[in-house]
Amino acid sequence: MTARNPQARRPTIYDVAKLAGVSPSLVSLVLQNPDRVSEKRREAVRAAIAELGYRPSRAATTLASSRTKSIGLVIDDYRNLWFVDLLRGMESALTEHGYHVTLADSRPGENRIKEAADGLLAMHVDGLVIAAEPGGTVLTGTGVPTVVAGWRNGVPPNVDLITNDDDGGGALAADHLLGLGHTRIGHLSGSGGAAAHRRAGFDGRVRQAGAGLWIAGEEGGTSEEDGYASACWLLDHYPETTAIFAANDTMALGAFGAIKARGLAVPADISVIGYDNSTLAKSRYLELTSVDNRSDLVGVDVAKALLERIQDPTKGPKRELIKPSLVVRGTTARPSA
Amino acid sequence: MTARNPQARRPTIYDVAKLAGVSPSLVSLVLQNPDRVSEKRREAVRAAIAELGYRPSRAATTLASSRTKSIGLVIDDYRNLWFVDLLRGMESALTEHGYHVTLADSRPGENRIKEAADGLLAMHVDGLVIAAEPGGTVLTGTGVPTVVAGWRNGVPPNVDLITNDDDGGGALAADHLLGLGHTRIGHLSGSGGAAAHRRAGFDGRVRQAGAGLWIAGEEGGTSEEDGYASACWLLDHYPETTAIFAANDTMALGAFGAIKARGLAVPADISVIGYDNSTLAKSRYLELTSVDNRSDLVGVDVAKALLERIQDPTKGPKRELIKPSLVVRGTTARPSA
DNA sequence: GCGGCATTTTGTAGCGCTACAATTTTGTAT
DNA sequence: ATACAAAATTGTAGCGCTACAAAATGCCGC
Repeated sequence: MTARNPQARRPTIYDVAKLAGVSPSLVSLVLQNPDRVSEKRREAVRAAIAELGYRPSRAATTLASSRTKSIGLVIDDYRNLWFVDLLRGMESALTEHGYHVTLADSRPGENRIKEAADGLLAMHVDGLVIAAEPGGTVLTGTGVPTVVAGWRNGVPPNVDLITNDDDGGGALAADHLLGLGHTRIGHLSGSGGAAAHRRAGFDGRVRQAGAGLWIAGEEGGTSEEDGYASACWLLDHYPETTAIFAANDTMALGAFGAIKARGLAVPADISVIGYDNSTLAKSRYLELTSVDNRSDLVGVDVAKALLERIQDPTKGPKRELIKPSLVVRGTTARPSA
Repeated sequence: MTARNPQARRPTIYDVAKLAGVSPSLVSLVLQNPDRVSEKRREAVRAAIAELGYRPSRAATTLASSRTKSIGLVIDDYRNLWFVDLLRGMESALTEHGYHVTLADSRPGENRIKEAADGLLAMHVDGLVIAAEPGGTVLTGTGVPTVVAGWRNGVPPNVDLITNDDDGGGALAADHLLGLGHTRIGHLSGSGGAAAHRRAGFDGRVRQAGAGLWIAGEEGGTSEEDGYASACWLLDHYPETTAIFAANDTMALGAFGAIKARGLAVPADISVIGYDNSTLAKSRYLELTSVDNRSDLVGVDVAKALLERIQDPTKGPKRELIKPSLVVRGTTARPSA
């Protein structure tokens, strides 16, 4: 690539064609289907492209072909890292079909999810994935195949929905603690939809086993601070508790704080299990046992659903629950008493 | 907005014009400069837009106007959360000028930073921000104003560079520990460019004060595991150490692990100070004293530099260092001995 | 009522690319 | 050598929008 004047107009397909001594159509063909072009011209065109530093204009391509081979992903907040697994899962299934993913966040706290989706639709994405609480109107009249990932509230029945099985995850956590022999168990919940399912799944199994269960923070948030407060309440009101299931890893960290403040040890005095299998859980200092909701698998299935819908937009809606798995680390053990 | 057949062709500006009884030009004008249109027509056009659920095609707009009012941001890895502060800083300065930011990650481990930048350039971004180690060629011939944020290696002298002052941050950490009275200090370093500056700044101050300094992991990585290993080495070889400065918060977490394993307490036996002021540091369980590199301010200045360059592409290159600040929490205290 | 000016509205000509039919070149069997 | 099919290449006509000049309309005072 030769150095060029940064002021210069960016080269077009015509510039390339002229330099390579072929027609613009041929250049276009080299770009999208090199096998249909004789080797001689193909190399001439490629040389010209390199020489000029030519980059096809996506805007023009989009306009002319009315496909972008791109999928829009609307997420809630970049700091909720589960979207990274979702994204990688999607990419792993989409790349081989030539699609790529464009991200937009909903400006947390501003409820800009509709704006985010509109922005992506304005870019002519061929499909849309909503990985945030969809506020109803977002899902109507998008004009492209749309899938909701990881949330289940406010999703109209005609939209594809691929979600983590939070009930199953709660049950998984319960089975683990019950299997270790715990009979007096606390749960740090939260008020969100996912939290409700985790709670329900957990609750069901624990009661079925006849063990004691105390639930804290059912109306509260899901931050570390919330986890701390709920754990304090729990430990002060039910000091006989030997195990705590937190609705997410961050809340589990809050529980650690409350436990430490009371001079107790994990897991010797209290077992703790979290949810999300986040970086936090993987930390060698914390070694938190946690439920992994397998968002990577959600991503793969989201991609599949989207590709199916792109091929056949009349397909009926798809509903799927991805089974979570349990990752046992160092914060759960048999009760000491 | 009326329900529409999802199969239907998306409405164009012509459809809106026909429904509103005006020319396409007028519709375009309403979209970009409503004040120049009489109220009567403006409302007619808006009603037609709502009626049809019309959404302007960004591709067509881009092609016709050759501006996108969008800035591309290439980041290294979505999991390096400092980019979120950078992004928010950029947005705060760009929104009022009508610009928005499009993200692309470099597929960590695959060195796809050039591909990421190319993708953004293909979308006709009006400016480009590289917030990842720029491998030389990325920065040549982009054809649009380009700024490097947060990295300083491999940046040609003619490119804008806005970076955290890691030397200053290291000095800040040193002053804090020295001020508390520590005289036997360890540092967990790493091999990256930022780590080297943090080390240099720290080292300079500590030696100047005549205190003892041991540096570990100068050739190693910057993960929690690396921090753990380096801290183990440090504590075993120099048990007289009373304070540790980790090159980032994650490594500080590793140090916690090593300290705990030796039955020591933070900050009673050992003070620990991290770098980045990440979520980890803010955790109420960890309460890690940390240097905040103020990436939000980097973002603001990146945006300013970009806007200046967009207005006047001939401007000389800009170099800036953003001063970090210290956030004192619970892991640093006077030495006990 | 009309000139003269400001305001509002419209027609035309692309932006850079691709789809597709039409054309040219090449290869193969007779 | 010739006919014919297959492969390679090209010309034309948009995709949906905006810039800009030109035209139409509204508004003012006298």
